[in-house]
Amino acid sequence: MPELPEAETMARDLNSRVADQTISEVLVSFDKIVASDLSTFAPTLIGQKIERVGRIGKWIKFDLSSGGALLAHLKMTGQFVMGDWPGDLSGEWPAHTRAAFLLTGENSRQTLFYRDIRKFGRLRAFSPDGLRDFLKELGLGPDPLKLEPADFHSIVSGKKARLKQVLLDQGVIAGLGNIYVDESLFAAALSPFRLATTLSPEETSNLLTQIQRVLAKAIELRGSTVENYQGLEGPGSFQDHHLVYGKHGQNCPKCGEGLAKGRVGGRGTTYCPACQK
DNA sequence: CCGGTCACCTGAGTGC
DNA sequence: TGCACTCAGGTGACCG
Repeated sequence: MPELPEAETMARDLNSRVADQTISEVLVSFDKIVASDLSTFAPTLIGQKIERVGRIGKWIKFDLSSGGALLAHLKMTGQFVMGDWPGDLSGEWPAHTRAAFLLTGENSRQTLFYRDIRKFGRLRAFSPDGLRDFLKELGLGPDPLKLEPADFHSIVSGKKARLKQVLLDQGVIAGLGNIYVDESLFAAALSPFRLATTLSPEETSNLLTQIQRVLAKAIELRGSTVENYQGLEGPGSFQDHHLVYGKHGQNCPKCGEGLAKGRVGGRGTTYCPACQK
């Protein structure tokens, strides 16, 4: 899944379902899914109340009463689902579950499952100090929804790389992935192959406007469900509004010419050679 | 510093 | 039906 709109949707869904719940038990059924120290993973979490759930870039962050946090990156196929506690590692687990968290409230008892078909996703548990250090080391760029045009221009035009590559770099801007970059570049009529240094302030300003418009609409529609992504409360529907992503071979919705498929930085890239300059 | 390629995994789709 | 092959929303390591 997950780019910014899908992570935002998942974080909002989680916040309404698990905030104020206490983590009472933790089971891990695929050790590599835990990217922080495995031996301290459960001890760091058990007994903690989840204060709230939010998002940083594509990361989902569960703030804990200790001041630390549980961070989750869903990569390609990670997903949270709610259900009943399986009891132990031999219990009834949803397909592809890699970890489970028993959550208890005053009168409730539910389980948060982390599922991940391809096992690329990662979970990390942090103390307050560990969290601060990790986020610093991660070095994520600013959130595109909070950027001002002048800052966006200086960030982007200072990079000597192709425009799409720059937008995908989480250290430059945090949250955009392949779908939303292709959609935003099409909306802004800019070629993914353009060198970022060649963009004028007018072009970067328009690009930022389009990025923010595309992301806002995608969040409103609970993200794009391609393959298996869905939030806690069901799939998104922004895929019905994709204009270029996954549509190579079809005609450009603006000019009618054929959409082309190329590669930028190893990523499949769909664009209109006629409209995007 | 930069770009390109591969590795990490599983599953779905395609073509023979 | 079966099999081989390609591709997929993301990063991170490695190489030239």
